[in-house]
Amino acid sequence: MPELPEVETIRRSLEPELLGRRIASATVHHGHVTGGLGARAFQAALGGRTITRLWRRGKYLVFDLARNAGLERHLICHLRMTGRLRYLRPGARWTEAPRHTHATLRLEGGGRLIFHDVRKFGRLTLAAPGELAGLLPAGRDPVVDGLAAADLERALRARRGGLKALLLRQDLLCGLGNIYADEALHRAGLHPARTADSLQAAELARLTAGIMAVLSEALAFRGTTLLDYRSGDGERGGFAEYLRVYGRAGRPCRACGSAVVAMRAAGRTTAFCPRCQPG
DNA sequence: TGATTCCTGTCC
DNA sequence: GGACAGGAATCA
Repeated sequence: MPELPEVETIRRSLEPELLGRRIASATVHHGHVTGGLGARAFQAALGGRTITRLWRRGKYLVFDLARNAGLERHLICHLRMTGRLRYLRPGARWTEAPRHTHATLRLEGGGRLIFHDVRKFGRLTLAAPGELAGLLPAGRDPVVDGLAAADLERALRARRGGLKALLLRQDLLCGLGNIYADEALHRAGLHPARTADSLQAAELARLTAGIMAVLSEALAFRGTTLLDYRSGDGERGGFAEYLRVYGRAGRPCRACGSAVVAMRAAGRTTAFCPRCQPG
């Protein structure tokens, strides 16, 4: 499941290949990924445009596309659970099943950008500059914007519900998903069901530090590959073996050795250590 | 605020 | 052969 570190790793792997390149043609093989926009409209909107910038907000990737002067558009990509973006250099083979390959951008001078998604939850969206803000998450991105304890305090202030549910809300903070929310709470020593208004200043500081630490470490290892995730050049992430609680229910906590426990929070499986993260 | 929906591969 | 995985939109 690509979360902030995975999407940022994809961005970094694609940027040197795509920046300044012009799209020769765009093909949509399965229309549901473009949210109803037909293959013809997609091709018309993208063909001949130059990729001028590739940036990220939360789990969203945004391609800035220019054609002539001032006629800018944006291609917004969300990979959801199993989506992949892969750049293939000229002549490189794509061996994945065609039924899961949903869109292809061919670049002038050769090379292809492929959108692949087994589960078909991922989306490619076209937007005009004025529409962008409404399509991207409103919350603070810890890596792009930075995150201080005061920022987290503002984001969580007066919010009801448990910390796990709050950390998953992209309108408060964007980029955390199930893996890194669990890992950040473990690093902070906070139970997933603790409420925001119960946090002492020191706990808020620990949570801030936990979020920043797990994101930067995961980024340094180019993300977490459990099953599906690959970067834009097809590489696996290396952070999975450093996860402390996520996916480790019943196994020993990496910090204290107690058995990791699974619970349900905000409709998601949530792993925590009952000793490191007391209720 | 919580349940439901979208999807398909994987695992028991 | 059925439960489960889950991000975010949608709805009760």
